[in-house]
Amino acid sequence: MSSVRVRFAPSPTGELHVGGARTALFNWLFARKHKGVFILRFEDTDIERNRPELIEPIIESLRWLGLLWDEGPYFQSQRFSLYREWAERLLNEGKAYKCYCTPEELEQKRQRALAAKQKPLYDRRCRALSPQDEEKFMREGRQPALRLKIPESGTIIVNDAIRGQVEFDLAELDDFIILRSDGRPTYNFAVVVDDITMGITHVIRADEHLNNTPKQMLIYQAFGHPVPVFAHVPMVLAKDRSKLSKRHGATAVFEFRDRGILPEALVNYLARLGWSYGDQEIFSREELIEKFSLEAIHPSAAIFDEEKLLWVNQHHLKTSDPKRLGELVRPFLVKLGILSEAEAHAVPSEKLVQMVVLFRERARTLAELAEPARYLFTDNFSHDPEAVQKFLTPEKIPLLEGLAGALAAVEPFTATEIERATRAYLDSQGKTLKEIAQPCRVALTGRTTGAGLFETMELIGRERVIARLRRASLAQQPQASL
RNA sequence: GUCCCCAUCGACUAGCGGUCUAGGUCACGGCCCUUUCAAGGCCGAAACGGGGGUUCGAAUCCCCCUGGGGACGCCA
Repeated sequence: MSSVRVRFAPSPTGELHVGGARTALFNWLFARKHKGVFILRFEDTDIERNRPELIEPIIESLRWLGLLWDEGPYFQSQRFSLYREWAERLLNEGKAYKCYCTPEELEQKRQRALAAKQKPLYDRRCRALSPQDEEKFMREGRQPALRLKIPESGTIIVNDAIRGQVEFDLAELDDFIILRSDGRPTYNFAVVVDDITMGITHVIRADEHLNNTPKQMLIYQAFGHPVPVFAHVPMVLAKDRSKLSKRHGATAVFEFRDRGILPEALVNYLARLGWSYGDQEIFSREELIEKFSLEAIHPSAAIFDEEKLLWVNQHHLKTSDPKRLGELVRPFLVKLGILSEAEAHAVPSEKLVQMVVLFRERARTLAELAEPARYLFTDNFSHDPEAVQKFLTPEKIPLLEGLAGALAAVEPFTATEIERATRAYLDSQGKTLKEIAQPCRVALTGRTTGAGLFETMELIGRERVIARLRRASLAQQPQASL
């Protein structure tokens, strides 16, 4: 069995978005599954649109997702001489020819064809240029581009692992340019030269390239090289079924990272988007590798659903190591303006672990998980006026103050002991927990929702609990804050 | 305009000719649990785009239509 070699080949014209990330993921999974090689290659032949500053973020996104490559990154911009060499080979063998038409002339014809509702195809006028014509063009100082000489009729069949056989009529294609007049290769040519020289066995890429495939196959044919296996994965669409773009909100991998999505959750969700394994929804990285197959990729485009991502994220939040989550939450303490850099750094990791364990079931993101820190680790939080209005009623205040007294003596100040003392105090007052739980919660946290009351108290700590209970009445006043 | 791809609940999907009164998951609604919110459990509403064939039998195979998407550059 020849070993599998696949590649992810982004062009640095934008951030890595979820669609690209999924393509990378499928390549990576396929490589891991077959103990093959995953190659990273930047397709940066377009000097004008290229943004070198985007290369690092793309790399960083892949690293964050855990999609590590085995080879590369390669840069097409550093391989221009190679493409030129390969193109000249084709020229010498008569499989390519020089075209002296100027971009302006071609663009004009193209527009005319489009206006006449015709398919714009090159008219092959330079295919049989006389030596005199050629000399004339050269005297004019025109630099020729190189075009591939393709058969004028017949069909070409793409054998796709996901879509089966797709037939293209060669009459739909033209002698396309492989080398620009300035000596740079065009996309289709560079891709094929790279895929051949890098020994790529499986080309797993987005659906939008299916139409390029016959062209690329013609280049393979010109070089007398067997074609790899093609697998065109469906697109990821936005809610309105259009191509995912900035106006649809979060699309970049980084945006999800910054909102507190776990990389394994994004990977899990992206894998399930267009791919499935029976009824299973939650997968670890290892399970994905084990169970992934190209054949199980659903052929139709899929809509990116943030709600489900959040659900998957919550699932991973619930099962991930609390220690790790604690450290992942730490930066959010600063980002959410809860603590200063120094304060966040000073929070003992045990405290963070306790918070994580206590709140992970009700958090869908790391950001949500960090939120309770506001009242757990600082006094800098506000009371929800509605909650105060509803629960911190005058008749509850003495009860809370009494409870504060009862808690002063609790030793150690743990959830179990706090509960014992609280219940004892309530018994003595002939009250039930239900009567005081919410008022107590509002006094302590400023809100009506949260984790178990006694665990929360333990985490807040004796001093603060007592102080907040004693000052519960102050929260009554408008704008009051403890 | 031409070419290509796609088509099951609102969303992701299972289904690969009979086991489908179409299953699971998210979201939605209800109930239970409960100190709140979650989580969890139970229940519910919700789909084979339309029309022709093929077949004893079609969500599954074929054709047409419709709808959606993509491509048609000296962009990638």
